Amino acid sequence: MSSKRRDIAEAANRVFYREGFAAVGIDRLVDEANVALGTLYRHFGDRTQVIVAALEHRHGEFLAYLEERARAGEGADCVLQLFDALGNWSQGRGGNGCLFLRAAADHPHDERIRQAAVDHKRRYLALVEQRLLQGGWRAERAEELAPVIFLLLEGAVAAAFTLGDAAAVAGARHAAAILLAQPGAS
Amino acid sequence: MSSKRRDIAEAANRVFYREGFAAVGIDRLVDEANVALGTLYRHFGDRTQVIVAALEHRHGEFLAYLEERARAGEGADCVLQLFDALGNWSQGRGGNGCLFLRAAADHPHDERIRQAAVDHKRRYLALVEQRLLQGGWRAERAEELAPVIFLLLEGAVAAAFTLGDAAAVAGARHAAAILLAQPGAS
DNA sequence: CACAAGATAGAACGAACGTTCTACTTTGGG
DNA sequence: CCCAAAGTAGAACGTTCGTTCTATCTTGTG
Repeated sequence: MSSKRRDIAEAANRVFYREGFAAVGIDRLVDEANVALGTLYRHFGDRTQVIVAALEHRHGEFLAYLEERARAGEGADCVLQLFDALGNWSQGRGGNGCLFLRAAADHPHDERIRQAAVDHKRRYLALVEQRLLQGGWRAERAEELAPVIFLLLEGAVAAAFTLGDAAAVAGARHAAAILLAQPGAS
Repeated sequence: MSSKRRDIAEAANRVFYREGFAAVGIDRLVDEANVALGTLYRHFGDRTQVIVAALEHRHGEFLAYLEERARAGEGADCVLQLFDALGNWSQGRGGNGCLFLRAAADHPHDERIRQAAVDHKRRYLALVEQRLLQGGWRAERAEELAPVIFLLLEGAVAAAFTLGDAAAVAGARHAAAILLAQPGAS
């Protein structure tokens, strides 16, 4: 019955995202996960490992969401659906920015956390590139375009967070549509 | 002789940026600013006010840098020089992302910090819009374009931080050039 | 049933940290 | 020169927090 581990990771993901890493202590996680303190320390050696587990939980959640919602489509639609999916994801979730960015920013010296964040971003970028390939772009061109699309997705989340600008994702999507329509496309 | 206040704000900006808010305590700031603990508490009521002062210090520093480096130019150059300036700024500074974003992410409940971050971003966005006007864009069009350019700037910083991608700013600049060359420009 | 492994509640501890306080020294303007 | 304001060094306090430990209870399996 290792559902406890999942309970803790899920609660950590949820509470850390809502309230930030600094503001949430171990006992708070224990309460939120309906778990005993000893149980948490049985599954995770220390606080950092709980944070990493929260990030891994979110990683799975987020990429599964994107892959499910942005599946079909042809040409540029393959890519633009990522923006729609991101918009839906952010909506209803408070729009508190990117948890991976926040975790890395909060613990600049912690190698485990930084690694989890970098791994996530790499796979996120790989997903973008995959969609470009699926949309018919040449491999060489997809490799060029993916970082720029990625950058628009990241910028949209950041702008939505700091400025509370809910239209940021739409703006990013529009910009992406223009860039994808450039000559040298397919 | 209120240079002490400035010393503290400068040291806080520098150390917070390099090591993160959670990892830097009051005594560390006192050491780094070459100031006594009592002096810090004479100038700032509590830790939060030191953080706000660090953000205000950075705000002045950063916007002055951008305004100085991206002054001349015509048309799209007015705007693209912001990307060059941002690239130079990030370079040599460790590329640890946006301090305002990090501060807001770290203290989601602290109204003073969030306000300082929002104020900064608004004035940053206003600078972008001003450069578009200077570059010859119609007011209406500038208001449309500014958030997208802003989003590219923000995304570049975020991508450079999480992925360590030093080419992110160049990619963002290139994307901006394409967007600015779209019909309906001036 | 029995037993081992996991879960629980909560006490306990040690370290870190923000903040206050005290006593002493420096400094600059009237 | 004098004095008030600012700075210094460092002790001290109270709190918070991560982590460990103990004792008791559940639970699934042979």
